[in-house]
Amino acid sequence: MVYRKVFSVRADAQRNRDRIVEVARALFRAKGFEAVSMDEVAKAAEVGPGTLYRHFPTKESLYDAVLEAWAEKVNTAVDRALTLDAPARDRLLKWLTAYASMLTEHKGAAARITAALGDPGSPFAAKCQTYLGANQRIIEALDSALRPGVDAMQISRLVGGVAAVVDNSELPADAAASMLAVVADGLIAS
Amino acid sequence: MVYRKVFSVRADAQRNRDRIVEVARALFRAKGFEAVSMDEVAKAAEVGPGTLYRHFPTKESLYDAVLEAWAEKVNTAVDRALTLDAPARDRLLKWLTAYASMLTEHKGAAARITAALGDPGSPFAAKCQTYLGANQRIIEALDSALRPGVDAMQISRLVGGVAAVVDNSELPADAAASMLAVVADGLIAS
DNA sequence: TGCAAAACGGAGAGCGTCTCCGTATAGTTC
DNA sequence: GAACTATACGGAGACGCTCTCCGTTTTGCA
Repeated sequence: MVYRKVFSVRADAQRNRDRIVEVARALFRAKGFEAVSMDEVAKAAEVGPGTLYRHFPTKESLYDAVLEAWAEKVNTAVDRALTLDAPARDRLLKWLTAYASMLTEHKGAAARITAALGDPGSPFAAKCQTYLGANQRIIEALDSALRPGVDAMQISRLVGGVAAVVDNSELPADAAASMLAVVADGLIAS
Repeated sequence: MVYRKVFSVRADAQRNRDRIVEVARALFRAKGFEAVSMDEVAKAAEVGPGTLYRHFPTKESLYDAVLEAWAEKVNTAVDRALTLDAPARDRLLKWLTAYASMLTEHKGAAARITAALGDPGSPFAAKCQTYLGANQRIIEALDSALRPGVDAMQISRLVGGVAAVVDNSELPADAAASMLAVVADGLIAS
């Protein structure tokens, strides 16, 4: 008769969506955001461009989906750094290192996420909140050991900047480490 | 009979080149690198796309020409910072501030130049050498006051990272200043 | 099995960088 | 000034990109 029920999600749609994200993750990780075209993702996932764009209206939104689960790692990284039995400076540095390494895990992510930090309209807004919250926890935990006046946004931007440089220039881990050491020492009250 | 002499530069070519650079500088400064198209520059300079591309084979090379004179300011900025009669930390901070402000003078320049720091094949290679040399002068002048092991590349990248974030997020001067203060303190020996 | 909601996919719009090549012009030689 | 050629001009268009429109196919409840 009349069509009453509204479908939840059609099986083929779910399958395609999953395959797209999976394929896109591999491509983005290997070649970076800009070097991967949407046509390329569509072909690799064996769907038409129209299908790809129905699931993800913009390339940015696809990237966001690729980075989805990955933001969850942040809070566990904070925990690990805070439970460390060491001076404040070392706990801070451990967190900064973990944070930077998560940002550089995907080529192009560091600059994008850091640029989105103050923009609530960005597709990455939710991830930014997670990051800011994590840095806030660090500030509250280390508290008096830190330079007065630092806030979560400042730390996020400083580390984001370092991560973006490391990412762009494809620097080795020790170059990143020495820059983060400078930042960590600068953040500790003198 | 036979044509012997080789022309130096034809007058119309020189005129067009100058007008292109002038127009492009205004456009890049106002809208940033990515937001300006080559067609737009060609139209504003009243030349055809072919002419534009003969003078500047890539968009990057046009950007390089726009930034030409500007790199000369660097050395005078170093001088000014070094002749300051103040503690090492203040002289360093003054230089970092000047450096960052030069990098953010043109939208999009900070990330580009910083990314080119280690790449001799980049169109910006000459400018990078100037920058690295300037930071080297700072290191030699402040010497023992600095954290052991810092080099010019490291400082260039740290400030470049901060400048890129400031540029991307269009942050006010005081946000930049507080980040640079962290970097400066981290660079001073504790 | 019938049927409508939902998803599919390809052609193509619109914009970007950059190229090719026929035409126009500057500047030298007589 | 006229002839002549190295040089510069500029527009049409190749190619690749993101993203859209819409006719066709598939899915799954009745």
